[in-house]
Amino acid sequence: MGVTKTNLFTEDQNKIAAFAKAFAHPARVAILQKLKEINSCYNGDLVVDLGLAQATISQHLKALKEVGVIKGTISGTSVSYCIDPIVWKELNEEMNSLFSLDFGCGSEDCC
Amino acid sequence: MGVTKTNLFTEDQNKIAAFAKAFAHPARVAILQKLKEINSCYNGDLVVDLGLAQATISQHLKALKEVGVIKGTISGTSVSYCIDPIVWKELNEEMNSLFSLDFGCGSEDCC
DNA sequence: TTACTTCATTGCAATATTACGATTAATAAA
DNA sequence: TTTATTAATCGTAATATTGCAATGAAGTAA
Repeated sequence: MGVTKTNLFTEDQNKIAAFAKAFAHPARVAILQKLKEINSCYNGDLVVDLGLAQATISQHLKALKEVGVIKGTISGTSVSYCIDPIVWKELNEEMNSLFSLDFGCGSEDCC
Repeated sequence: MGVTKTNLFTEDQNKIAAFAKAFAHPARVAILQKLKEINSCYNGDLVVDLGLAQATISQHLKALKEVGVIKGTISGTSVSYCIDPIVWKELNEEMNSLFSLDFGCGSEDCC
């Protein structure tokens, strides 16, 4: 059916999945890296930088905004984008909690 | 066109995106959490645990295997799954590198 | 006002993903 | 051998995603 059965999973699991989706496309990874790299608001030309059509990039930015990882403010003719520090931190913690625990399979009787 | 233009991006960006896809569905998050939780090989019944059809779960497991995060060995009637420690570590580092750097936007003249 | 610029939105087409029933393959148990 | 049992695969349907041209909206500059 192509539709995720969200109700089967915990809120946490759905949240992690939603966050992960933000990184699940190289263009969005590239955008986020750019925003981090410049270490502040971005005013450059993502269309030139990424090589995708303007409409496509706008769509990716929208997706990132919907997850909340980035925010943008209109300033005159152009829009400035930057990472939302609060959400970024939450994302970071969410990911850390996934990776934090040790796990086995170091034992030889395993897989 | 529904097809990602992989060639426009760096190998690293594509890799991160591929890894992120492993987490981009709550069922796969649930599976990975389960594998970590039990801290070794899994022989339980994911169908009962997750509430999805057997075919669907098999599909998710295949996806995870293709990324390399998990591995499975056939032992008699059933298959044991566990996280691949090597790939898991790589994944962890990849994610850390994304989140590691500080970024601005703390300044008030920003967004 | 009339361009011009820039980003968002709309409307498509192509492809990918999610889900499941049915089938198949492989082993274990009788 | 026959009969479970278990997981992978196939086929199909529904929905989501990706990408872009065209258009729209809102400002700037002339």
